[in-house]
Order: sequence, then structure tokens, then C-alpha cells
Amino acid sequence: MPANALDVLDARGLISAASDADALRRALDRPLTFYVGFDPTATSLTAGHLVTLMMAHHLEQAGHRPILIAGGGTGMIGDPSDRLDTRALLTHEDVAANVAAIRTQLERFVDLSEGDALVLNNADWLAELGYLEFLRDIGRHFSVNEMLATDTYRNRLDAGENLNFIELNYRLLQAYDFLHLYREYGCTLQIAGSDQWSNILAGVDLIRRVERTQAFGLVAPLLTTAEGAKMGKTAAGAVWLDPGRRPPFDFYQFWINLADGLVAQALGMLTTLPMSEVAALRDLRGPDVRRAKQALAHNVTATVHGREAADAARETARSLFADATGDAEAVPTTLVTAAELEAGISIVDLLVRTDLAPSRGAARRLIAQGGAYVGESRAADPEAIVNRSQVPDDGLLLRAGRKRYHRVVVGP
RNA sequence: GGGUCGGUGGGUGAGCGGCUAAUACCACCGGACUGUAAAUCCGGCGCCUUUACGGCUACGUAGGUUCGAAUCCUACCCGGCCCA
Repeated sequence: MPANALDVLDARGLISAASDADALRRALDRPLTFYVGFDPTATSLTAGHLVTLMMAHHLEQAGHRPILIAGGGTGMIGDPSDRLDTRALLTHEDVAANVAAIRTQLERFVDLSEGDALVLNNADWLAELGYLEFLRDIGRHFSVNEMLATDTYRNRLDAGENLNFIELNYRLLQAYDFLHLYREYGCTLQIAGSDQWSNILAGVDLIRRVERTQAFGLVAPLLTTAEGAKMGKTAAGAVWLDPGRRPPFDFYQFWINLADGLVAQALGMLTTLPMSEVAALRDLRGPDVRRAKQALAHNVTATVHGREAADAARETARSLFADATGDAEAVPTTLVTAAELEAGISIVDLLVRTDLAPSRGAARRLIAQGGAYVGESRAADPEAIVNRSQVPDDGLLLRAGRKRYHRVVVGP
């Protein structure tokens, strides 16, 4: 008899609230169908989505059926949760493209190849809703007083920010999704991050009122930075799961560079390591915390980008930061044509080309402040030119600051 | 629809005719120290360049007044509050 999924999630620190824990535990004794939604606001998911993806992963492992919703319908609206500003509306085309792109990423976490796991687009049922019908059948179950009393909406009002009608309706649509999935697929559990708690409860309530059935909600704590900000974004941009937007090596490095205080939590929530191993890693102190970070980074990178990419990232990181053995295979690479190199490229241009500097001015600044390296040597002269002869066959390694690396390779 | 207040750089938010590429704080970047961590200290943080008391662009949008405008005027767009 395998452990109850609720206990598995709880042990990993993935539960922040459950709508009726005792009844849910009983329900999880037998296979059930659960769902989790993702807003298609970009062509890639980010590190911030990992928490719910892992929840789904563990539930599936425990024998439950996942339904993953790429929210093409709700994505048209924009979730106001946790935001004080109004979201920009996405076009139909954007949403469709994003949904398609995200779908492939979901497969990393949930096995869609066999069994009856589903990926659905809620636009399929939301788009055909009749307004009058929706108001009459669904809208009547929602109290505006109650909605305005919840943090999500009250914060907006208290802050003197605009809250438009579209956003007020987001909750109804999400609740309707849950109802629809219950009716069509027998889905009785919705999971998400804790910012979705009240939206989920709205769905649970709706199902109870309309179907006279108990459904459940389960939310995970949000991983936050040391400052309490939502994790998953850095100044350099979001931590995309798409290898094209955030190379696996950089993704690995993101986890290595995580603040110590977050490591214990992240090990439980985001890795697939057995809890016995997690417990041991959590006991590490001082410089040894790096070992925990390596385990974290490798495991998460392997989940997202595959074992091979994770191994390569780890080897490269070791050679760059530890022993300087091994090679820098996995460092993000930019191709520069032989012709360009024959003519010579200024170091400033190269820093911009490789995204190590956002502008030429920033590149000059970087050099002036002593933060730019070409190979092993610190670049002192912003006017310096890099020639073909300076680029070895395996590429010229550029460095910005202490730990941002990029390689230049002679291309066609 | 009426009244009123407001829209400034990634965020909060000063400035209210020249001294302002624009105070301050946060975030961020580089250096030192370290454990590829945190804290701390130092420097930086619109774009371009021949790096210069240089050029260009920028304070919701479009015009206007002025030798000179983020700062004044007009119209429009967007938002808060009050009234309907």
C-alpha cells in the first residue's frame, strides 16, 4: 500500500492549504482526476511554475490522473491575483502560439505518452459560452460582496488601483473550468500555488452548489526570494524553462546561485530526490551548503532539460568554478563568422553580441570597472580588437563579472 | 455625463519655467571580501560616439506659449475619488 499522495506532498513541503484535508486524504486513497491550469502569458513556463508542476508530478506518480490546462480562454482575460496593475490583454494569436509552446514543456513533468493524462485548452469550452446563459447559470452563484472581501480584489481597491470588469470575472471563469472538468472528466481536485487559493475555493463552492458534490482544492506555498518577491524572475529576465530562452547551463547556475535560506525548501518542493536524501542535504552547513545546491541544481535541471544537459552543466560549472579540469562544453555559445573575425571585432561589440552586456555603453562600463575578461585576462582597453588568431578551436571564453560566461566560436 | 485630483526612468516616488538625463529609496550591474551564499564597504546604473564643459532621445499622446518646459496653456487618451 503506497503512501497517500497527500502525505507525500506534505512531507515535501508542497502543501500550504487544503480545502478539507481529511476528506481529501480519503479521496486520494483511490485514483482520482485532478487538474492544474497555466496561464499562457508567454511562450515558455518559468521556474515559478515548477512548484505546481512538481505537485502534479507527484500526484501522477501516486496513480492519479492529471489534466493540465493551458488557459487559452482565461489567458484572454488575465488573472489579477497578486497584482496591483492591470494585465495587458493578449491577442488570440499570441495565446494560441503560447499554448502550443507550453504544451511540450508540460510533458517533462507529467507522462502524457500513456495512460489517460490530458492536456486541454479551456478556450475549447469557454469560447462557446453564451453570455446570458453563463450569467444565469453560473453568475448567480457568486456574491460580489464576498468577492470584494477577498484579498485579491480588496488589495486592488485599497491601493486605489483600477479593477475592471474583465478581471472581476476571472474567478468565475476559473470556477467554471473546474465545474466543466468535473462534469466531463470527473475531476474532483484542483491544485495550484497559494495565490490561487480563493479562485480554487470559488470552484469548489460552485461544484457543491450546482452538482451537490464535494470537490477539493490544494495549494502549495509560493517559493519566494529572500526579499519575499515571487521567485522565477531575475533582473536578467524570467528563468525560462525553454532552453532557447535560458540555456541549460544558465538554468543550472540559477539554482547554484540561490540564496542559502531557500535551499532546504527548494530541495523538498522541486526535486525528485528521496526525502531521506533531502534530509541529509538539509543538514549541511556553511560552505557545504554548496553540495546541497549542486544536488538541487542537477536534479531540477535534469527534470527540465534531461539528464545529459544536467551532467554537462555540472561538469562545465566544475571546470569554471572549481578545478579547472574538464571543459566548458555547456557554456552558452555565440557563433561569429570567420570573415568578421578576420576583420577584427571590438571587445565591446563582442560583449553586446553575446548578451553579456545590454548595450555598448554598458559594455564599456563593464570594462572600465574591471568586470570583463577575455579568456583568462581582464580586459582593460575598451578599444581592443579580437582577431581570428585569438579564438581557439573550442572557442574563446568571455566572462562578465565573477560568474557570467559566454563562449565565442568561429562559425560559417 | 458633471466635479476634482493625478499620469515621471525596472518599482515606489521627488521635482513644478533654466542650476535636471532628471533627488531619494528599492531592485539591478561591477569591484573588494567570501562558499559560484548572505552581510558589509566602494563604484556604477537612458542611448550613441572621435569619452567631450559632445550629440541624441526621454517625464501619458499631440499641438502651443517661451530665448528656454517634466515643469505654463489647449485638446485628446488613461486612472483614483465624489456626484449622477
